[in-house]
Amino acid sequence: MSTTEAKDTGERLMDVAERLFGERGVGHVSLRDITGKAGANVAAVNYHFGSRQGLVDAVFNRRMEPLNEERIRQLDEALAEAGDGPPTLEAILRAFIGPTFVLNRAHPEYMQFLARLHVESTEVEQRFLHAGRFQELIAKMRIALLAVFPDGPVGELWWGTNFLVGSMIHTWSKGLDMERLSGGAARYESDDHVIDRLVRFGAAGLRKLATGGEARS
Amino acid sequence: MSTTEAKDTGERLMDVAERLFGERGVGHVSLRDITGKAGANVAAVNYHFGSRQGLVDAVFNRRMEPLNEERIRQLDEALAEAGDGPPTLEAILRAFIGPTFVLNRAHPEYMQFLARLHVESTEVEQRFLHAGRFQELIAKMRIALLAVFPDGPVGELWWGTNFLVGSMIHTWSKGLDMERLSGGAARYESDDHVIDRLVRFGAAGLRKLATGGEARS
DNA sequence: GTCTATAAACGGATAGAC
DNA sequence: GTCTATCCGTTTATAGAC
Repeated sequence: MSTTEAKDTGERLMDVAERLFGERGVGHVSLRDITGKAGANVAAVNYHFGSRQGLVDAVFNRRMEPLNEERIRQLDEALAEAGDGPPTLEAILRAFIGPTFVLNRAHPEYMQFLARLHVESTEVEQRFLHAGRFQELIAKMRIALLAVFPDGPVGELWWGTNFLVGSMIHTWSKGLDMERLSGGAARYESDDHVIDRLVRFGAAGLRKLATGGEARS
Repeated sequence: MSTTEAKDTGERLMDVAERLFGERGVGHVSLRDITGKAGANVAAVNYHFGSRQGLVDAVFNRRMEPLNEERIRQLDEALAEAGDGPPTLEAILRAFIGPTFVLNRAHPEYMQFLARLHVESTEVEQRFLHAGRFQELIAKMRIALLAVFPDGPVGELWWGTNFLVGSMIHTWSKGLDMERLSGGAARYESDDHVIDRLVRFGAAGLRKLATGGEARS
């Protein structure tokens, strides 16, 4: 891995595929695009991954499980630090959101790929939910949130968490462009700043939903 | 329109295309899929819309301008009701969010189509931003938000608004499935309830960002 | 493991009859 | 306006030489 040797073909194919999938959307990239830019042959995809879908799965899986492991680890840490009491809501959300933006710094193409994959095809939703220790992460999140809001209506926590997931995914795909889109007003200063903003935004929103304040028109 | 006559072919093509685009994603539907289910011929698309892209544009435009007109109307109403003072933040967000969910009740396929279109292709972002009176809506939103937060840092308002946009789009595409995804915990009781939740969630988050509270880890 | 060549299917678009 | 028939480029996948 850390030698000076060139990456093997399978690795190069995943690298290029990840980048193109993120840039154009999974459905808008052909195997010829990928193999061409990877300096490999069209047949290489089938040799290494069996099919086009096999390559998509490989690109997805390569980083998903390590990502969720880190999120689970940070969640456990927050729960442990809190001792017998509940952790802070901010610590929970930071464990859930933070690692995705750390990964975004190293591999922004992957997070864009995830954002596209999430919306592009319906069947993929199930892959999201059952691969890469996702169920474990969800279960731990549920426990942590119920510790913070013991009487919180579970349905409201679900809605709030999903609103936050939407904000997070949208930021994966548009965040790096926000400065241009806002005409310079919204700076992407650092991953930490974006994480801070999302955590504060989401925590305030969740508290509002969980404590049942009414909307004013 | 309200006669008992059958819709003409162009209308039927748009109806079917809207549904399939929403269900599968714009890139995963062929003209043969569309014309087959619409009971029309392959050549009909080219006759009525010039090309596949022409059909996509037509589906997009058919509902976008009326939607944004209603949002602008409600925003103007909120500003007028407030008189000399600022409108409430909740009224602003409700004008921005509400009409999309009213449209969602009548044509959920269209909002799913919008959510997919928004992520699927990069060039489409520009269409979003310049079609259907979108610039006018953005400008009015900006004025309204600055009335509420006269000293609010503009960058923070941008970030917060985009977080809310992410929540809204995610809810367009997943909201109706939320009950199943949450195992029954999160009910989609009515559009008004979802709008209320989004408005409260977003308003609390925006206030937090605008007033500069720090995140706690 | 990597290549060339090719199969087999599908895509959007159009010409021309009706 | 709507149909049939067809063109032609592109796609994934595979067979078989090296």
